[in-house]
Amino acid sequence: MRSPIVKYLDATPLFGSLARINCWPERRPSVQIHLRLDRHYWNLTMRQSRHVGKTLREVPKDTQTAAHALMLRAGYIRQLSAGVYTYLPLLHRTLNKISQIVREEMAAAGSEELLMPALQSQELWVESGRWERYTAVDGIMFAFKDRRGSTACLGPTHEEVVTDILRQEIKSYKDLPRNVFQIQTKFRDEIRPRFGLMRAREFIMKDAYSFDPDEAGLEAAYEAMRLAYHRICRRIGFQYRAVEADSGAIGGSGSQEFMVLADTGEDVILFCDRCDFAANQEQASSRLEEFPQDAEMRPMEAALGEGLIGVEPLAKFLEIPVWKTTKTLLYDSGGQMVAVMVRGDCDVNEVKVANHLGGAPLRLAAPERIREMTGAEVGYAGPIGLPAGVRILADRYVDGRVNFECGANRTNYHNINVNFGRDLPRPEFGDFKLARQGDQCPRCAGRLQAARGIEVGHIFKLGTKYSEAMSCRYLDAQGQSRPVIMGCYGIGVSRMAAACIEQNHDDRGIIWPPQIAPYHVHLIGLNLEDPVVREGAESIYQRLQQERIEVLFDDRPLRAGEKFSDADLIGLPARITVSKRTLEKGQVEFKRRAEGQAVQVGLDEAIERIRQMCAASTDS
RNA sequence: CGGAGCGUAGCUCAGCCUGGCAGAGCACUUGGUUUGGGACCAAGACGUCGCAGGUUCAAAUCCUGUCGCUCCGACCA
Repeated sequence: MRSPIVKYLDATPLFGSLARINCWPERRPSVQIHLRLDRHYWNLTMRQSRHVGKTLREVPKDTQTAAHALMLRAGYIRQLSAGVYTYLPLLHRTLNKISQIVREEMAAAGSEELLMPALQSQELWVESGRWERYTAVDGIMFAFKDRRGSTACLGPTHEEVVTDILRQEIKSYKDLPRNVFQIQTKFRDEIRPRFGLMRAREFIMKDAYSFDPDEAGLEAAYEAMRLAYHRICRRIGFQYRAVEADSGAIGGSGSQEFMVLADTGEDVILFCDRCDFAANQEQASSRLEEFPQDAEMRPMEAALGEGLIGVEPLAKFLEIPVWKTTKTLLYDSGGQMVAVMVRGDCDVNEVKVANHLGGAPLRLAAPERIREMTGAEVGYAGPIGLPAGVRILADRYVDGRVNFECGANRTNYHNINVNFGRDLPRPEFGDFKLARQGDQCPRCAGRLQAARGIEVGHIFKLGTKYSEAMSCRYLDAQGQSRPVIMGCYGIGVSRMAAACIEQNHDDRGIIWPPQIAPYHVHLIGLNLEDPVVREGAESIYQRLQQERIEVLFDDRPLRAGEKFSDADLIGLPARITVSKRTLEKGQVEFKRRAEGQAVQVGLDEAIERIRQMCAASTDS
């Protein structure tokens, strides 16, 4: 039985899809006038014969991650320039679904959606004090002159704009709290765009901002967002961890990152094997073994250790344990030279050093500069005898050692039996070492484990950084003027799509979780040039539409192998195959992408299974 | 920013060293045979060799510049 056809003038310049079907298989369609029933379910269904985003058989070069390669091959993205991509129809649907989940959870957490300009002016960024850092220093913001000669930029984030909007809105404590969010394209001139959507120069982000009268309000807003982020990650089905994080250039106090676990992740996270401690490596602290120390200080002397670079050979040569050696690294912190000492078996956590120094960008000193300051080749720097004006920091594990080693600021020489207080003044101590896998948890007796993660969400307590700088203030009940307390909360929407693929794929393609799959079902029609099969497949297609199931119908005149391979690549969660063979038995073939085996069932049964699959995924 | 590599058909690439008609596979078009896991036969279409300049009788090839894309990089004190 042909699907119901009513007279309808389709004014589109394209052939109506049924028109094309009707002239099948003559292959020279003439324009005919028909109802396109799928028009009523426009956003539910698509015929693959009309779909933009062909699959590629060959793997494009220059792809480093599975998600990047699969997105290109399966027709989800096309690159326009470095770190700039078109989101083709399939990905666009997935992005909409992720956005919808985010919208629902943000609304449930009391945030109100708006949309701010991506095109911003220099003025606000100068006012907040971030212009220099974002343009000249880090150069992460696209900035340019408009035709009137004033400087404009494309927003990498929206603290300035939102603070400007809300300061016009908020006058009294009665105007608080407020919480707004937007889902928008952001621009960052990344030093190195890579991994497709993972680190792009143009990407979709959800950013939310909270405005509260006091710390308690901020706590509540932050907690609401934290819970919303957990719900979002759970609904998408991520394997993830929320970790303590550094708040970086945005500024502020507390912050957490939501990290999707993946070997290709750019961040290292550390978590305790006993308690719930978890942190970004940049932020993590840890405890180290401490060792019994010598009872007496021995005289300091300079030991000749020719060409000994690296603490392992040095320790072996000097016949001392590695923990007695000391690395002294020289940095330039916005013009101030800084020496940082860590125990020989440790590395410097540059983020912590930079934060300790007030946030100025930290760079390792150039070799010429090191020679100039130490009077020695690179590799022999030490804290004794550095020029006045060099600020000396030391990790706390450098302290407490008796008779330690350090560089002598003299090529090939190392000072041994060095002791603070006697041979040099005690420097500024702090937590400056990089925590590592195997270190002891800072909170309990457990050990730290490491994993790589993709940062898909980040929540910050900003405090008054922007409200002070930009004068976003209110009058409290006593008539006192106070700065609004702010928080900001970001989610990388397009990055989430990439992270999901990174976590859900096999060697044949993507395996979407139903809740963010572009369509629920891939309907594969085989041998459609047979009019009986064509009719059967069409009526199943119509039926799925009537059941409000999102379906991509592969109605192309291709061989079975190509269709199945494409279906595996595109990765819709369920596949229904219709062919002469199945129709003769009055059945269809149903297969889940995540599972191997296909089963022959009636159409009603297949529909029921799809419903169950979708329901199961939204319950979680 | 520093270092390196690559730009040739829609895609993946060969040709460049040693200058001499622009190539292959896949994809595409047509016809035929096939038809449930990326088939086969035959015929065809497809190019400003990134761009600009230079050398040369002659440049994809050599030289200079330029634009684009990609990779690597501070693990050493």
